[in-house]
Amino acid sequence: MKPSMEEKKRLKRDRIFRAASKIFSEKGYFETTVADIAKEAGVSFGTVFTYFETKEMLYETVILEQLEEIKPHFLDIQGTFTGDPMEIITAMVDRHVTIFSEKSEFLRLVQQVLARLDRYPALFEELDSFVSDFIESVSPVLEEGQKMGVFYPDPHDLLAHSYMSTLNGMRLTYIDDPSNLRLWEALKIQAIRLFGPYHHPDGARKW
Amino acid sequence: MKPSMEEKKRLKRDRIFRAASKIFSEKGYFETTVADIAKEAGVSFGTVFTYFETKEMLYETVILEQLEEIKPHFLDIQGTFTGDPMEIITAMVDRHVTIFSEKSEFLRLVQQVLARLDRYPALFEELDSFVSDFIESVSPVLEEGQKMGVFYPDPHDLLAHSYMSTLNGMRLTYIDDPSNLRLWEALKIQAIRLFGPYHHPDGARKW
Amino acid sequence: MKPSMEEKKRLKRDRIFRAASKIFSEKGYFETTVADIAKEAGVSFGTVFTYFETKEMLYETVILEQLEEIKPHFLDIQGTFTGDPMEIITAMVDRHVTIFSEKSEFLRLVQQVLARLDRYPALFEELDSFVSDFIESVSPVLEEGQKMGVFYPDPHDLLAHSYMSTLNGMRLTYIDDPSNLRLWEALKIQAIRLFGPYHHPDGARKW
Amino acid sequence: MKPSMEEKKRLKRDRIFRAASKIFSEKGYFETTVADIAKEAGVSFGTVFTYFETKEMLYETVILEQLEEIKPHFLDIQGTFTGDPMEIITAMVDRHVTIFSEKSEFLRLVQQVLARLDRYPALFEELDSFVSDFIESVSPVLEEGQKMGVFYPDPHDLLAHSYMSTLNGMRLTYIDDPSNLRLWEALKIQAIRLFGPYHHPDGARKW
DNA sequence: TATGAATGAGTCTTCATTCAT
DNA sequence: GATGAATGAAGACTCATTCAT
Repeated sequence: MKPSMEEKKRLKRDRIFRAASKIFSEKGYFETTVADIAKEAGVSFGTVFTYFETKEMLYETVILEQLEEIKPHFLDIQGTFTGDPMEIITAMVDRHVTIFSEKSEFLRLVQQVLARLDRYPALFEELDSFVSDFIESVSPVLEEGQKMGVFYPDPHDLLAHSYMSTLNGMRLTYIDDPSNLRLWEALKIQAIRLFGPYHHPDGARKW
Repeated sequence: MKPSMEEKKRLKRDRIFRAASKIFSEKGYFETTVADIAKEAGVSFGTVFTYFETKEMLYETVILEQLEEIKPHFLDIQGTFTGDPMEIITAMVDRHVTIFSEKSEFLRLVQQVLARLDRYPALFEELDSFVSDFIESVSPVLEEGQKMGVFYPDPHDLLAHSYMSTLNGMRLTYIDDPSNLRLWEALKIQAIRLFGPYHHPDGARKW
Repeated sequence: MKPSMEEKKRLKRDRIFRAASKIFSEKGYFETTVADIAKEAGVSFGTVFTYFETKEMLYETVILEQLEEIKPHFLDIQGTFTGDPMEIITAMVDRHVTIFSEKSEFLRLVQQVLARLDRYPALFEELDSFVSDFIESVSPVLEEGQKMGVFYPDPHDLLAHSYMSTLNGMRLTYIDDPSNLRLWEALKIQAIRLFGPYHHPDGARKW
Repeated sequence: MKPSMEEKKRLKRDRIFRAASKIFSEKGYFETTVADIAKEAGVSFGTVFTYFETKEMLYETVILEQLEEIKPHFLDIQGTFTGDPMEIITAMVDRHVTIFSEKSEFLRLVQQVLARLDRYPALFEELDSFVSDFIESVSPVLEEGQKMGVFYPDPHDLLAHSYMSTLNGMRLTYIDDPSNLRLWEALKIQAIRLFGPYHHPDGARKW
């Protein structure tokens, strides 16, 4: 096969992948037909099966590959963010909320999966270990912040879990307008407050 | 119709209703068949259509009626809970988290709907106005707490929205075991912290 | 049973009968539900089965009983109409077309049956012998008219069959407005012309 | 798509089309199942939906396409038949009755539709304008014949309507045996008589 | 006798997947 | 590799009929 052939194949796979992500996130797994995806991708629906064995595998692939993309932002907290613990958490929350506000397509998919975890065991396992890895990654920061007295003295897994809950919940609370900056900014602060009391940088009040 | 007849009808409708709630919450709308529900309810599938016009109407009814049941706990905050603002919010969160931990079936259904809001316009509207009404109901308490300086000085709708986000998110974060008391207790505290800094009642530390 | 009881039963049967005739003629056999008929008759659909064993028997009864009603007008031509042959035929056609223009409900039912003769063997036999009996009844008149030279010299069954065809066809040709008198009058003359040349009573022309 | 492929598709569509025409005409719309048609056509029932969107569209298509086929025989009277007016009408009737005697399958379908015109609005409109167009096409011939005194001096639309009625009625009057030539010949003469007095070519009598 | 709840056979329709071209 | 025709499993829904009340 000529290199250009491989390149062409890669591009076509990508077209199908992106079409699937879009349509699945909009209509959910069951109301999406393979024909829908093929049409969006501009290929015949037979071609979809050339690149992905079944509809179900396509769905899982679409989610898992995008999860890989965002992993670095969650699994190397200390390598990615610097400063004192509150600065690290603030930067982390900022990054995460920004990612989620931009990746609403992916987040919708995650919601769908979370609503049917037993239905997708492979995805469940992946998401579960993702959360575990995140806890492990953020733990040292929490530890230090707790020692310094700027974070609540609760167990790390609880803090991390409720943070993940809140991130997830954000998308659910009817926020589909990524341009609603005021809301997203406010949600960032609310997320930070899960770790420790937080006052607005510009606030006159202190807590 | 004789009273005993009406009573029997009511009971059978209820059997179907509860079967539907169970199966829908477990398998989602599309993977649930009307036959599944009928079997769980112990009736012929034709009977399901005697009580509910279509599968879709059954789904909506199951959600809307249960939403009505929990509404009082959200829409009359001041009539239901007493004390100073922090005491009211604490009691409210306690009640809400308890309800949600017990109504995990219903919450799953809500997750499903939230993941496909455009698919269920009637449900969307209902949930949307539910949230608005809650904000209105909780607003006076927040106002007072903010004056007293125990709550964050953010706009009420933001505080309330992030609270609802967090409640929603809780169910998503893999908590299906209602007996996991430690986790639920911790989540309550996290929820309270969205409104203002909070320390454990038994904590030695003060914030 | 008190006479009033029998009377009441007869009335109720009649209500169902008339409702069935109306709805069947409008929607046809298959798109009519027993519930439709019951609703039109103002009874519960269970009651329909008290008076008629099955939906199919109700359909047949509705047609056969109305066929009996119009039979006298077809089966005793010489006893009913008087005059010379052309006068008899003219009066007969007038009577028949008038009946059909008024009994459009019944005629619709007959069309339905004629379109599916093999489906309703009992009705077929009844209609077939009705036509035979009509031919026999009209035959002496045709005989005499042919001798006098005012009717075409064709076999009686052909003349009679094409007359019946034309009567049937009339309803088919989009005539649902019984008040369209000009049309019905014209169709009468056309029907007479199947037996022999005919000029308008007021026509200046002679044929 | 290769030409052979298109050819194969056309043939298969045709097989389904003819099977549908046969079964629909025999059993009517409602008693015909798509499975019946598929079986008659020798394909899987899923294949029927590859070629026709719904059962209803298949029904309409079957009727409309066959209507198109017979249209030329009705809508270009003067271009198709030659001679004096009576010769034209005689040839036309001969052609029409022959078509109808051979197309009894199609005629049955038309009866079904005429018995439920409101049920099939698209078909109604088509049939209605077909009749109008026929009247327009035959009108000049009637005009000339009337001037010559060989046709009845009635309005063209009445003559044409009763002619159509009679053609329709023919099929209704229990004539399913296309080989019953004597009957069909007789009916042709009856049809001609709707336009003007007519004697058998071989008749000694004159009218 | 009247009612209407219960039943389940029967049908259209959708759509993932296969496979010949 | 790409296409799309063919397949048939699966499911929602209708409705005549039964029968307990």
